[in-house]
Amino acid sequence: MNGTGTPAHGSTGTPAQGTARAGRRGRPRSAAVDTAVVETVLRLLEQGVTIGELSMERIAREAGVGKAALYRRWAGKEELMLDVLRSLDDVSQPEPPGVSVRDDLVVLLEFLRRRGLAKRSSAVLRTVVTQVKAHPRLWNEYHRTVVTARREAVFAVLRRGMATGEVRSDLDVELLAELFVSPMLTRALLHEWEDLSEGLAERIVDTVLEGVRPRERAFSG
Amino acid sequence: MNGTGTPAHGSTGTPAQGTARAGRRGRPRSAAVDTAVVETVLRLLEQGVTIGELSMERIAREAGVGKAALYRRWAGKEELMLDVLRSLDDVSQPEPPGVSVRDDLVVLLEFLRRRGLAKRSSAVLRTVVTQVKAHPRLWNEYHRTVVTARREAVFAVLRRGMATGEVRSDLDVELLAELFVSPMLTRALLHEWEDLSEGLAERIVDTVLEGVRPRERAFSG
DNA sequence: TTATTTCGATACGGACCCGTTCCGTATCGG
DNA sequence: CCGATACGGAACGGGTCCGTATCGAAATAA
Repeated sequence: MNGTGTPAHGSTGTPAQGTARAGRRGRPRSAAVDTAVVETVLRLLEQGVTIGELSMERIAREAGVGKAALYRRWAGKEELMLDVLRSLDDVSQPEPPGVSVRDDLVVLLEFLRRRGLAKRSSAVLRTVVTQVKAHPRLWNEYHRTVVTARREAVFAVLRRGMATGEVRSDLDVELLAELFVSPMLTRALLHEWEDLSEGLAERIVDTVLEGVRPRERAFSG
Repeated sequence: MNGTGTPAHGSTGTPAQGTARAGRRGRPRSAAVDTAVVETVLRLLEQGVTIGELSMERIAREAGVGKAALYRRWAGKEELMLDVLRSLDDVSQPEPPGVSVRDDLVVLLEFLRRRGLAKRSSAVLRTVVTQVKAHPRLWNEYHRTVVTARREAVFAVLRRGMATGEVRSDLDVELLAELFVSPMLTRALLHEWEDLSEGLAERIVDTVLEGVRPRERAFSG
């Protein structure tokens, strides 16, 4: 039925390994096609194009690629978008140094801040995350792959802080994590016009740690 | 040029006042059409339909309404969506009682929590906000109309708290507001699987006020 | 060389959509 | 009653998209 014989859509699993696989007979797939397509989709999303406005036809056109080359690799738009999403996660979260909970949290939040500012990520993250959230299947995949790992890192830091007494241990870890993370997320994803200014991570962490109610001249040492 | 003479698209300005305007000559517009259309769009969005998948044709079909009736009221999908958005804002935010900053913040956050749980709002808010965020023009309008007012209410409470000494006055009001609001927003909009459990507003407000670092036996009176 | 697979390009039929226009009917003001 | 405007329904021409197929050329393995 399928003219290509064994389809072998590269989508699920390895993210676009289109280049020649061992013992393949004919002309190998061009890696340039894979990158051109992914880059094009990212560029379009950066420019504010909606996923709904993205068609396989348009992607092929703007990438300078034949439609056949697309369908040879991905079964449809959804499969393609999944690979595009995965291509955003190559930059890994920094390992928190582990000296103090305060500094570790700053490191993790600073990563989010810089990510929200990064040339490639800024618009893409805003747009892609927004767009992807609108498509349950894509969002589930993104969350399962990326978000969960980040949350776990924060949990670990907080649990360590509870053990060392740097953090109150009478609170729910998940809620605690959100107190630190969500202000940064909100600015990065929801309030695009607000600035992710220098030192924001420190201010958030310190304020949440210290509390908003005035302290009655408490010594911290 | 336009067959309808003076078009008078009701969209911008009054949100769907389609019923008869004074001194109109012919058959008045049916209010049933307006409500049927808006309700249908909300229902579809609740069911997870993307804005991109919403066509005027489909809206008319599912609402049991002629396309002409749509184009008689709205110039296009965007204008229609704006009116749908406006229809979500009829439920107004409660006025904070003004006894204590802590209780006022709880009231405001509790409103967000209940809104996130409400039968009609839950899926609609999640879906609509997500969808609308993906369309800059719609998002700007929504933000200008709704979000700003809510933020100002929080600002007012916090400024009052700074004056009465209930809140540290050495902090940026906007950042402060986000420390309280964004955890609730994150749960309501981003983490749909998490629960907006009873007492969440109180826990957020109290924890942010008190701080996450263990207090050294501080008296609060 | 030969068989195979890829490439970009182009075309196809079928589906859906857009915004407009026209029906026949219903409902209002004058 | 009559002119005007509304209604739902159906059709229009023009467009985009989908997924598949076919083309000649290029690139590889056997």
